Parts: sequence; C-alpha cells; structure tokens
Amino acid sequence: MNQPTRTELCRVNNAGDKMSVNPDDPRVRRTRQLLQNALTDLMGEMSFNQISVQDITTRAGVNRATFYAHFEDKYALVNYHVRHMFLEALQQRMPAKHEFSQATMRLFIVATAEFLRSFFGRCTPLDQLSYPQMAIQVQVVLYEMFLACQTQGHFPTATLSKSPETTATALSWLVFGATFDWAHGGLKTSVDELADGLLPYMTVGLHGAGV
Amino acid sequence: MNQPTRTELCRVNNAGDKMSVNPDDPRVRRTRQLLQNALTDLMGEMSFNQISVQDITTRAGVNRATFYAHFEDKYALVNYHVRHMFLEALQQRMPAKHEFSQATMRLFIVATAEFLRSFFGRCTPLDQLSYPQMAIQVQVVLYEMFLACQTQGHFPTATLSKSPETTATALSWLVFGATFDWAHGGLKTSVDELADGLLPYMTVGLHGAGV
DNA sequence: CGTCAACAGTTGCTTAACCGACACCTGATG
DNA sequence: CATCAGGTGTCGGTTAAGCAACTGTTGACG
Repeated sequence: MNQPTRTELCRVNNAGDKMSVNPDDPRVRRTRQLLQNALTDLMGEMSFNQISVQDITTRAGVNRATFYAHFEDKYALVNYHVRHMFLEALQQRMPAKHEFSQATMRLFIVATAEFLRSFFGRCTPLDQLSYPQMAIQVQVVLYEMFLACQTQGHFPTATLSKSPETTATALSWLVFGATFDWAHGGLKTSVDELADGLLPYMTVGLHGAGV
Repeated sequence: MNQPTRTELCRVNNAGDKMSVNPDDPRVRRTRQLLQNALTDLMGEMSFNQISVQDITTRAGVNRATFYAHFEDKYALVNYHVRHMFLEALQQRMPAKHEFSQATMRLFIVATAEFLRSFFGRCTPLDQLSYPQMAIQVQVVLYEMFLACQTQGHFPTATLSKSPETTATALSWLVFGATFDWAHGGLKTSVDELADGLLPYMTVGLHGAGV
C-alpha cells in the first residue's frame, strides 16, 4: 500500500487509529507525540507519499511494530495529526465559554484560515491526492465543535431551523470549504474580508425564524 | 535525604546509576533524556537542593518509580547529566583522531572552559555544596579521555614519565582545577590566555625526557 | 507533645514498547 | 524469466514503564 489506492479514498472520515491502547497512559501520549513530531519533520523534507512508515518510526525512535499498535497506516497517522493540531489551535483561540455569537463565528473562520495557511505552508509541495485528504480532517473537527456548542447549551436552540446535526454539517462545511478555497486559491483577500463575506450566511438562524 | 548529608560527600566519584537496565534500549535512552531535560529546565528555575525527585519526574512525564530504576537519587542523576553533557561537548570539538599534540591540549582546555561557563551559566545561583559536586564530574570525564588517548595508541608512549594512569590523573586535574578556578574567579582572563598559561605544564613530557 | 504534610525509597502487578522473525507484495535489474 | 532489495503488516516472547500502595523520615505548626 505504498501507492495511494482505492482504499485510501474510503478512509477520509474513518479515524483508523486503534483504541486498544489507553490514551491516558503517559507512554501512549509520548509515543504518539514522537510519531507526530517525526511526521512534521519529514513532511518538511519530502512529499507525503514518499514517506514510509519505516522513515517515520526511525525518525521518531519508535519501533515499527509499535506504530501499528497505534495506527492502521501512515494515512491514519496524518489524519490524527491534522485533527490534533487543529483542535489545539482552536482551543487556544477560543474563550472557555463559547456562546453562539457572531464574534465566535468570526473566531472559527479566522482560526481555520490561519491553521490551513500555517500547517500546509510548512510542508513541501503536496501531491494532489494527499492534500484534500489531510485538509478534510479540519471539517471533521469543525463539525464536532459546532455540535458540541449546541448540545452543551451554549446555543440558542430556539432559533435552530433544523436538527443540531444539520446545523453542524452546514456550518462546518461552509467554513471549511470556503477557507480551503481561499487558502488554495492563493489567499487573494485578507482573512477579515473572508470572514466578512461568510458571516451573513452563518448567522441567518441567529436573529429570528428559520431559513 | 532532602538535605545534603554525609553520604553525599562519598558519592563524588561514584556513578550511582543503575546498570540493571539495558542502556541501548530506546526506551531507556528516552527516559534518561526526559529526566535530563527536566533537570536542566528546573535548574534554570530554582536551586538544585530545592528540587525534589517528585519535581523532576513530574516535569519529565516519567513515573517516580521509574526514576529509581535508573538512578539512586537526584545526585546520581545530576552527576550522570554533567558527565553526559560534557562528553558530548568534547566529542563535538575533538577531531576523530586525537593525537597527543599541543593543539589537542589546547582544545581540551578551551572545551572545558567553555563548558563550565555555559553549563553553570544557565543555572540559578548554585548553593556552595552542590556546585563542586557537579563540576567535579568534569574531571572524571577528562581522566577517562586522557586515559583513552594513551591506551588507544595515539600517544607517544616513549615520552611518558610514569604510568598512563598517573599521566591521566595529573593532566585531568590540572585542566579541570585551573579551569574551575578560572570560571569561579569571574573569568578574569580570556580563554586563550588561560590555555597559554597551562600548556607548558601539560607538554613537559612531549619534547624529551621525563619530568 | 501529637499530628499533619510532603518527600524518599520500595514492591507487586499491569500494560505498553521493543525486538526478531515471518510471509507477503512490488518494482527494478541482470 | 529469476531474483533481489525494500517496504508492509503481523506475531510471540522479553523487558521497561506505569501505577497504586506501603513504610519511614523530617520539618512545621498548634
């Protein structure tokens, strides 16, 4: 499975990381951190599809068999990595209590845009196949965040047009997709202008009845 | 053993690190590295005798019991650490083949001086007791190096006045002691001047008969 | 004086990481 | 065509790390 195959395409939304090990164990956290660091290192030096599991584990100082105790393959690792990094970036910018305001929406947009720019800016030019596969993990995280916002009660449920899942889907894809295009299209506008353009579509449910 | 006791004084030349574990195991190298990093961190923040084993292991993300699998106590760790750092600093400056020339001697002096200055410069002001105990590890390493130089044949044995051990003892103490005083006395001269002053005493055996 | 908190070491058991070896696949090379 | 090198994924046995709990010491405080 050195070349991207059909199976790769099926793994876009599939985590692929093993849950047989206890993620709270310090050894587990350490090992995953080492693998992630090795991956970022290598992605600064060569294209993702040139990188072998061998390379990653050697660089990390981790046994190859240990890798497979944590991840199904290198795609599972990179997906995990992107989700992890992005979640961290989000939580760093977000206030502890994020109510569902226009300001919060703007934060989501800005954080996403900054992340896509900085994360993929550090990589060697990415092959066409792996880029979307990685970036799309950002949408997964956004979906979870929007969903959590609502179910944790920080959301004015009275103004919801549909189910929380529908709202999360719509908003996450809107933010991710538009930001992805923006980053991919050469960052032609400022981040603020990007946000200004998107905000009206995100806050339709906020000031009254449904769509 | 929170306060330095009598036993501490007996441990100056005693390694104190356990050899029951295999030093080539990646996990062992990793754990020791983590403990060393934690120690340097903490020594930049507080005095050495304020630091508890607890502090070190917490900072390192290593279990306290694991600490004791590697080192007898925090003194054993700091000794190991100093030896390790200094050896690394030496090997970085030394040419692969170090014959016993005047130039090599100068390198030893300069490397030692630089190390003492940089290593202890990063620490919070050290208490009077722990400073010599740590620094003296430098002499231990120097002794081993001088000894290795001779037994590995890079030394003109014909010019030796005494046994290799005697030579190693004399030279290591000469270099360490003088450099220690230099570093401790406020670095009043340049490193080169320091070396110029010491070199004649170190090369008496090099140009002819014994002492 | 008692006691209370914090640290030092130690122990038995559990869990994760290491290691070597294996079968398998793939692409390059003679 | 054969085969050889290098990567993948898996397995069983060994070793180190984690964890919780324990005793013992020391210093502070009422």
